[in-house]
Amino acid sequence: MSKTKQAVRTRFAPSPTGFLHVGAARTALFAWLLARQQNGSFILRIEDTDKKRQIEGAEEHIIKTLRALGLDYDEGPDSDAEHGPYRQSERLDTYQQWAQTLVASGRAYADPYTSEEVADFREQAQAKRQPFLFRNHRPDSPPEWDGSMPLRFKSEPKSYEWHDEVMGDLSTGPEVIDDFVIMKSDGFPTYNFAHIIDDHEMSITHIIRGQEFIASVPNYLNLYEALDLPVPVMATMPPILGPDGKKKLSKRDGAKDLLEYLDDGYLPEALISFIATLGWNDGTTQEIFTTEELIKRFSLAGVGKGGATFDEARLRWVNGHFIRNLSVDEVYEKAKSYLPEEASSKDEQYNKSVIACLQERLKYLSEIPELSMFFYKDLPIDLSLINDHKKLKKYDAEQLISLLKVSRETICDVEVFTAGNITAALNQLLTDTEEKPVVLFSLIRIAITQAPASPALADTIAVLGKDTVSKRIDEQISALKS
RNA sequence: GGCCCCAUCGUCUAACGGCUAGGACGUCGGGUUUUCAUCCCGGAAAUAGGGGUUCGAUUCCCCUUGGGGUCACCA
Repeated sequence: MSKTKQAVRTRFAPSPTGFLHVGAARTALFAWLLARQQNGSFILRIEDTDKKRQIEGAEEHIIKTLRALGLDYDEGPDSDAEHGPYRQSERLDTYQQWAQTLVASGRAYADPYTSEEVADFREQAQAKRQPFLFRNHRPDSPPEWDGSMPLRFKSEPKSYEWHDEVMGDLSTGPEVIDDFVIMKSDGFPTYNFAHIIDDHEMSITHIIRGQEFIASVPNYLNLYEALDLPVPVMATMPPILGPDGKKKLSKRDGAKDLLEYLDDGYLPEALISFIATLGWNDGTTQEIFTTEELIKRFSLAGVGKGGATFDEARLRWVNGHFIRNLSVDEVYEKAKSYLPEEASSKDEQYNKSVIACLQERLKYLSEIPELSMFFYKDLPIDLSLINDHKKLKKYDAEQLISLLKVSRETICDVEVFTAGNITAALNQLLTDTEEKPVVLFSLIRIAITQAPASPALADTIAVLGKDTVSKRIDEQISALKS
């Protein structure tokens, strides 16, 4: 008799209090990977039980980010699947019912104290350098709960040992178990209560979350028992640290909105690969993974226990790698919206050639305007490019002018204007003039771009075209004359 | 402070007691007909410290140190 294996159901449950940064995105990604790998379901649940902290538009922003990353969810606030609603603020009746069950069984009681009184208790404990435990102040005969005061879980302190798919076997003593608030006086449940009810009602099988919750797990276990509910598989993610490698990554010290990276032209697949390898690896030396590979190879056991520092330089490398692996047409599709305004006056063929020249040197797409400017307009002549050049500065103006003149003629004489033919002509010019490439090519490159850096010379010339090249060389000659 | 968790190059990590601790990013040096980039070659760079266990510890145990989390009517 083999029981049918329960379908894997994972969830990502953000509170709508802001944007998604890499830490949250990684939690979402791992939950998503697990669901996709097991042919399970990935659920998005909005934990909006704290109206004070809520930020307007945050839910839409989070959804937009998940979509942009390709982390599609099977059930969520904008779907009406059987386990909904998927916004906690729309599930208050459910929490109310479960809370009443606990009241009825004597496992929950009204907290009669004012918040000032509780704060006093807490301060007393702190003064004694003791952890604060509400259960030390449990009222003898609590009033009947009418919803106007917080409802607390009546815990049964005991030791726990449990297994965490990432952290391994964990254990705690009874001293960490306490009577935590399950329903707030505003009628909303706390996270601590709501998520347990929801995970159960939504048939969640695997809970993947950040380590800030690990200390609360024993209390959750105590509540699961009181409710007589099965405990889902739990996996705790190690923290992602800020650039200093100390503090947890937070919005304050540089954690950026994932959407910003996307807007800057970091490719979703690159972001996914980078985020996945921040803490996870499959035991091989592979550095870059396609999303398909991740779905195949991911496992919670491969997630490390230690915190990882977010390294933007590495992200740039990963992204550049993904950009270089694209075909010219693919890069063009992704990159064309980043082209400078002036590109609209050029045809698609031209713009595509520009992107092709840039492809191997792009780290992210929003670098395009800066790197492509000279393809679209004449930059002002900058004589310092010649005067400060380690070789060219040894030549006088007349020598440079005559070199530029023969160069222009040679280039203009090329019949079929392709990079290959241009290269051949330039090579011939090299032997004719008996100049070193560093002199001749640098000179031409500076004349036609006026930029400190540019793609390969023949490619650049081919894209710019005979007229522009000829005109710009003439302008350089005039500038050298004066 | 109590409790819990974590600890390999600057960074991401490999090595589930056994080769000179491997790879990658970054960095430094060199090469590819100029520049930037790509690509290739090479260098520097780590097991936090101390005790055990063992023929042998990055790996297992203990202590110390360091870091993180938590102790909310936030999640």
